[in-house]
Amino acid sequence: MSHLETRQLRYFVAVAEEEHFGRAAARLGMAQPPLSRAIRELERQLGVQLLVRTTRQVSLTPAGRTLLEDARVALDAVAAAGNRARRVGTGRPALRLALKADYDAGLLPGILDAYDALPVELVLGGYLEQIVALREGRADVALVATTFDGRGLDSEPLITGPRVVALAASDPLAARTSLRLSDLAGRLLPNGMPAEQWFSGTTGGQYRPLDLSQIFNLIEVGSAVWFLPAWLAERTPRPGIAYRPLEGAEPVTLSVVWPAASRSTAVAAFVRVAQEAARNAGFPAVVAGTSL
Amino acid sequence: MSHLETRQLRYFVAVAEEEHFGRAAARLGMAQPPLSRAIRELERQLGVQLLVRTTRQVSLTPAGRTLLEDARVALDAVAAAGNRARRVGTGRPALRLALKADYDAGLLPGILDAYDALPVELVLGGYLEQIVALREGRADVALVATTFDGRGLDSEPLITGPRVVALAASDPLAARTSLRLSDLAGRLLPNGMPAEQWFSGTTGGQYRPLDLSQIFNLIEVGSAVWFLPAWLAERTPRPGIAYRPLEGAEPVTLSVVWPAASRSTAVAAFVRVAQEAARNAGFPAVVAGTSL
DNA sequence: CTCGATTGATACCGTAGCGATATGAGTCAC
DNA sequence: GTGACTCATATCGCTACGGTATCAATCGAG
Repeated sequence: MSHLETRQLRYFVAVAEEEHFGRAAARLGMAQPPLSRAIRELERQLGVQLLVRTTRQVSLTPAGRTLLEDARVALDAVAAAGNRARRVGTGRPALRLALKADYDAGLLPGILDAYDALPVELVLGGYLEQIVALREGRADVALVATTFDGRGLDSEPLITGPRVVALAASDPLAARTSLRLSDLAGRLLPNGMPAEQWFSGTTGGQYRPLDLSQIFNLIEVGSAVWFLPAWLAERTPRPGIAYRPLEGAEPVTLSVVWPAASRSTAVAAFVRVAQEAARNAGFPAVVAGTSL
Repeated sequence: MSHLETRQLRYFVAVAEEEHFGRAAARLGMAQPPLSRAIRELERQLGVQLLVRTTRQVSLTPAGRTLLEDARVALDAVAAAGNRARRVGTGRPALRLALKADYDAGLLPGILDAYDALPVELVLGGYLEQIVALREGRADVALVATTFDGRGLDSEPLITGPRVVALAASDPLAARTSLRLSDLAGRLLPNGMPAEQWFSGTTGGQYRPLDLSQIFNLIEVGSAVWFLPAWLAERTPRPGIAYRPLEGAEPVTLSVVWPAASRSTAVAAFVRVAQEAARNAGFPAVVAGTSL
C-alpha cells in the first residue's frame, strides 16, 4: 500500500470542487489527460470510486464527498506545517493577528497597548482570508466578525451588537426609525450584490471587495446600502450617512479565534488581553431602535 | 513556491526522530544519499535550516522541532483522509470503536444494546494504538482509560474510580487494608516493568503487553503486582487475587474519545448512548479504603 | 600522531512516473 | 445526423527520484 501524496489530494480537491476535469486542469495549470490519469490512479490506490463520470457530468460519490472534506483539512495541515516552520526559522518571532480592516470595534489600540508578550504583526484580509490564514498557519490568531465554520478553530466572543443598515441621509428610508430587510428590496450593496441576498448564505466569490472609504462614498451618493455591526457604525459617524437598526437581523459578535491545536502561550495571552479590553471598553447593550 | 509533499514530510520525520540519516534511511527502506538530498531540498524549499549536522551528530533547530510536531499532525491528517475515504467507499458502514480488551467496565453490552444507529466494529488495541487509530481515521470513537494527549481529540468522561493494586491473596501486603506506591518498591508489573516506575511517565515501549488472563496468572502466583481501575477490579473477582486501594494515586476516568473534527451523527449518537449507559450503570462513588 | 571506524555529502547514472500532445469515444443539443 | 463538448487512451520526452561508488570530516584507540 503506497502513500498518499499531497499532489494527489490537490488534484482531487480541484476536480471535486469544479466537478469538471477541464476546468480543474486549467485551475491547476496543467493539461486534462494527466489529471484524469492521476485521479484514476488515486481511485485505484484507495480501492474506491470517488467520482462518477459521464461525458457530460462529473459528480461525487459518498466516498468522494468525505475525501473532499478530509483532503481540505489535510492540505491545510500540510501547508500550516510548512508555513510555521518557515516562520520559526526566519525572522524574529511575532504574533500574527489576522484582521479585517476597521472591524476591530476600536479594541485594537487597547489590545496592542496591553499585549506585551510579543510584537504583533497584522495580517489584513476579509473574513475568508482570515480563516484560511489561521488554517494554513499564516496567522496565529484572528478577530472575526461573523459566524464561521469552526472546524479546527476555537473562539471566544468579545462584544456583541445588533446589525444596522447604512444608507444615504437623503434617502427616503432614512426618515424611518428602523428598517426591515424587505424594505431594501432592489437596493444594491457596495459590492454589487442585491441587498435581499445578503442573508441567504451567498459566498460572494463573484463580488469584488471594497475598502471602507469606497463603501462610504457609494452610500453617501445613494447608489448603495450596507449592513454592518452597530459597534462598527458607532465608530464611523459620517454626515451624509444615516444608520438605522435592522429588524429581524441576527446580532453580530466580534470574536477572537485561533487554531484549536495551538498551544502557544502567546496566543493564550492575547486572548486574555482581548477579553479584558472588551470588558473595559464597556460596550452598552445597544437598544434596538436607537438612532445612531 | 512549490508545494510540500507528504514524502518530504515522511522523510523529515524519520530523520528528525532518529537524529541519524543512516538509521532513518534504513527505516524508510532506502539508501542514505537520496535521503540527505531530499532533506536538503526541503530546507531549500522552506528557506530554513531544520537540522544541524556534524559528522557525528544530527540535531534539530527550533524550526525543525516545530516542523516535526506539525508534520506528524499533517501526516496523520493525510492518512486519515485516505483511510476514511477507503472505508466509506468499500463495505457496509459501521461505527468502528477502538477498545482496550476488558477495559469497558462492563458498559459495552449495554451500549451496544442501546446503540442501533449503525453496526459496531471493534478495533482492539492498547492505549497508544487507540489514539493512533483515531488520529489516522481507522476508528471513529474509542473508550480510553487514561489521561491522553488530547490534541485534535474531544472526549467526555463516563465513569471515574480510584486506582487499586492487585496482588496475590497470599502476599503479606494483602493483609493491609490499603497500600502506597512505596510499599511496592522492588515488585514487578506483569510486563516486567518495575512497579515504582509506573507513575513516572514511562512510554513502556520496551515492555511487552499481555492479555488479562496472563496478567492474572502472574499475579496469582505472586510474581507480579498490577495497578488497575477499581471499576475494572470489581468486574474480575478472582479467588487467588486481592485488590487493595492505592493511596496517593490519581483516580482513573474511563472516557469516550473521538476526533474533534468529526461531525458524524453516528459518533454523536454513540457518545450519548455511552453517557446514558454510564449513568444507568450506577457506579457509586467508591470510597477510598473500601475493600474490594 | 596515525589509522580505522563512523557518518554525512557529492558525483554520477538508470529509470519510473509525471505532464504534454494527439486522438478516440460517448453524449447531448438542434 | 452533425457538431460541440468532455472524459479516456495512446504515446513521447524529460524531470527528478533512488541507487552505487566515493569523498571528506570527525572521533576514538593505540
